[in-house]
Amino acid sequence: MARPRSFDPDDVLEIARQVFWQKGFQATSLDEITAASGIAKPSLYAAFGDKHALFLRVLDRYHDGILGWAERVLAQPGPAREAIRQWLTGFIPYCSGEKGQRGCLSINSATDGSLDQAALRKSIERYNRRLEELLRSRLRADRDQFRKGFDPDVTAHTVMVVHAGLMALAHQTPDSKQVMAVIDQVMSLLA
Amino acid sequence: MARPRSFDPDDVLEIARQVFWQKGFQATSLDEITAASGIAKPSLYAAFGDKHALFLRVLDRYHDGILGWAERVLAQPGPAREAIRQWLTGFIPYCSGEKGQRGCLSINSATDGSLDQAALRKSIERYNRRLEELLRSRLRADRDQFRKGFDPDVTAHTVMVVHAGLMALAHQTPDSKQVMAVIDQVMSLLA
DNA sequence: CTTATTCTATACCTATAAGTACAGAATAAA
DNA sequence: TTTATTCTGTACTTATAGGTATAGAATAAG
Repeated sequence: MARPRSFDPDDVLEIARQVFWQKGFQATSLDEITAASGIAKPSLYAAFGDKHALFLRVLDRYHDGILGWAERVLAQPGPAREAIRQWLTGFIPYCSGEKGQRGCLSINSATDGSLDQAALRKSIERYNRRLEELLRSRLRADRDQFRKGFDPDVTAHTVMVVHAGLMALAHQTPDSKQVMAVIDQVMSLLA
Repeated sequence: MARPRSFDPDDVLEIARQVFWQKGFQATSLDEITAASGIAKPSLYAAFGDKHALFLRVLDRYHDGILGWAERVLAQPGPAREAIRQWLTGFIPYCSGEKGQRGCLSINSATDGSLDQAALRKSIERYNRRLEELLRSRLRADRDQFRKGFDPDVTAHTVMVVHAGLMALAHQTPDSKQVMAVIDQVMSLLA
């Protein structure tokens, strides 16, 4: 019974993600998002709220995407080590070569001291917790594939640390072969 | 033959480091630095140049501090593994517990998309290169302590990745015991 | 003591960016 | 077609923050 919205909010979130991912939260102005999306500020505010709320939506959406993909990859049959190796290698395009500059939106945000906002911290914590939970349950389920004394909980966290490290060092765009060698070496812990 | 400077530049850099470290480059205003240091803006500009130049000085100073400490720790006699373990555990106060929120100034800066400035990237790259070089040369020197086929170059990079990961995840303030467990597990690669 | 010179502090300028008022456009119901 | 309602776009307000002009303070040389 009134004028309908002229844009798909998800399209705008996708565009906003690209801009935020490239420049970071602080350095991204709403004018850049309006320019990239073609949507004027009042429409953005009506649809998403202020800049923090928009970023939170973008980040949640990003998290959901990675979690969904991780669920699929880690549910694969076969050795747990190969599933986890595949999960880690899936990030190579984002932590080496041309796209490497960007790294991980979540980790970039986590290390941004200016984003000390309760809602954002919570989103990032929840994401990390769920990701680690996926790794841990897979390692626990396949416990008998590993040596005696293998600790799936510590190993899950170690894999999280390695993942975070690769993404944090992504901004130097290391060689993908070097990344692969590190992953191979770490995977030797899963034995 | 004129009025001398009323402050020690190094003191100001130390204070600026604290503020930048806590809030990040973008979110730190020069007014906050003047408030924390008691030095007015014109004096800061005369001594250090603009905000980017000041931050670069702060970051270089931070890098030098860590590199100097790393040189000392990694020059220790005894097993290379123990020297490297000690180096990693030295970061625990900054990646767990109360101070964990801060993480590493260099990594926080590296993941900040808004700091895509040539000079800053160069400083960070040089720092990472020198740090990895310290690890690599120690591992190479003690090569005969390790199994056949041990690769000191890949291992040095793996240690760098783990270090970066611990610091990137610092903002969730994990338990120091969990950090210790990860370090122990990774150290098992140095055998 | 005078003076040249450099530093310091107040106050200001300017640009940018977050957020909004308001008028006009578009649509569904009557 | 009319009308109520919601969306869109221009233009504005306001605050903040980087950077600086300028006047006055402090010091070493003469």
